[in-house]
Amino acid sequence: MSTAAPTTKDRLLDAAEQLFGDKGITATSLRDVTALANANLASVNYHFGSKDSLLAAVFERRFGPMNDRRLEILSEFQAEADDRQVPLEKILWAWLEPPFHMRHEAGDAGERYMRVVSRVYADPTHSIHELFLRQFETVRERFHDALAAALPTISPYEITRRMHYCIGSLAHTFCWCQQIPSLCSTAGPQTDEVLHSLVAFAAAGMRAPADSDVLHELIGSANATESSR
Amino acid sequence: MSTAAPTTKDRLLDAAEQLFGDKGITATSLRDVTALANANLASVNYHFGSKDSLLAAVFERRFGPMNDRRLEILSEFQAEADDRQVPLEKILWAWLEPPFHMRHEAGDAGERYMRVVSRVYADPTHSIHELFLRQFETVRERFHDALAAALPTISPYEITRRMHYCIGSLAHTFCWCQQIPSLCSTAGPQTDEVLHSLVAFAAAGMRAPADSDVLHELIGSANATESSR
DNA sequence: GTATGATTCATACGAACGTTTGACTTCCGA
DNA sequence: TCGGAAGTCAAACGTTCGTATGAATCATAC
Repeated sequence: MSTAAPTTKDRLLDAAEQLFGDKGITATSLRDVTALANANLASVNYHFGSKDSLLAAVFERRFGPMNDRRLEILSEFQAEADDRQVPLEKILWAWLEPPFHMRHEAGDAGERYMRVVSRVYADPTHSIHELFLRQFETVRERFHDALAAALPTISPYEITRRMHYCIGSLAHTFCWCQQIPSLCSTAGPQTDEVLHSLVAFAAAGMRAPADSDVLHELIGSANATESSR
Repeated sequence: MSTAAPTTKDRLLDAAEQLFGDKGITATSLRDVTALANANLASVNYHFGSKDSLLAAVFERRFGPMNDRRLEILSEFQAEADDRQVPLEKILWAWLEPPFHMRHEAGDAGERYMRVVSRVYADPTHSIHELFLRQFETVRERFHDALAAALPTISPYEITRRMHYCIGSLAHTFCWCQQIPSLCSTAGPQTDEVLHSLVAFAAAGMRAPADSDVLHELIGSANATESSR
């Protein structure tokens, strides 16, 4: 009745995910990984070929399913909206929920995984940087189109920008959720307080007037203040 | 009339800042740094003591002045507002402008520096992580208070959260500005398009209703959609 | 039982790293 | 002019890393 014992390959993936997420990628040696996985040092190169390939495997194990889920939820929302416009909040929900979902589904592993992704995101050194971008491209396009349709007054250029702001907020949340209590999530994904908060923040930010008069007026005074210093 | 030739110590700081920003911190060796600075390998340990101390020196050279500028601008806005409330946009401007200002002031160096900071931010491995938090604490408190005063309907807890969303957006912007054209800034800090965009986005996000009925309604349908899968 | 392919194991290799050393050079005040 | 502090230099040290090797072990099919 119990599940089958995990293979060495799986234990290596789990251990690598945990250590990459906790200690950082370059700071984690293959000896750390194999020690935690109760495996031999050479097993990494046997099963994966290299440390870079191990990182890529850790990355790919959850990235595809997570992005599939994003696209699925968005498709469902678009289907149920029929010809009407999908509300902005729903689009953002479809985008932001899957990372939180995985966090709860896979326990601490999901949270650590998101930290690995965020870290790869921040450091162009890692070889999977390009892999990352390639696999994300489909999701990026689908959501850019959906957001552009929901926000006709915002230029596609500005939407791209704001999507990056959202990505930054998301990545930062997972990078710091261990150390900052207010970013921790205790409940399940559907009732997740942080997810709600993030969707509300992102939706409002996305809807911000493209060319705020208030802002321009303020910048003028800021300029005056600046040059007087 | 010309400026004095930079000392070895300064050249090491410049080279380290450039390489840490371009290649990443752990991926940069002291041999890389000293080669770029036209200095001897041992000079790093002579002037700084260790690689970690070099990183800390790179970090501190600009972090203090940047935060001082933040506090100065905020103080000026508060002074000119007299008893009235400082507009939210101005508070966020005071917070977000100095990083952009430095980017233009110091040329490419400022941009690279911000990438170093963002990277340290994303990786708890680095020894200056705590130094970072300690030096940022004053700024964090001052701006949290200002934002809380400007947003009486948002709880302090939620304001802390949203400040982190803003930090994530900012850090992400600088991490990716080289690779994503829409995040590049070509003009000066006062007319910086990205800065304008970011302030507008952050202000709208900060003002988002704390407990959106729209959102709760949507989550309900999202839940139903979820469980039917 | 035994042969065969898959996996695990202890061990070693070479490279790259941060750091240290001690001699050498430069600079400047007495 | 000289003496000592400050700075620079080439060279090496010890460690750690990713990777490679070849023997040993295991599982499975005949």
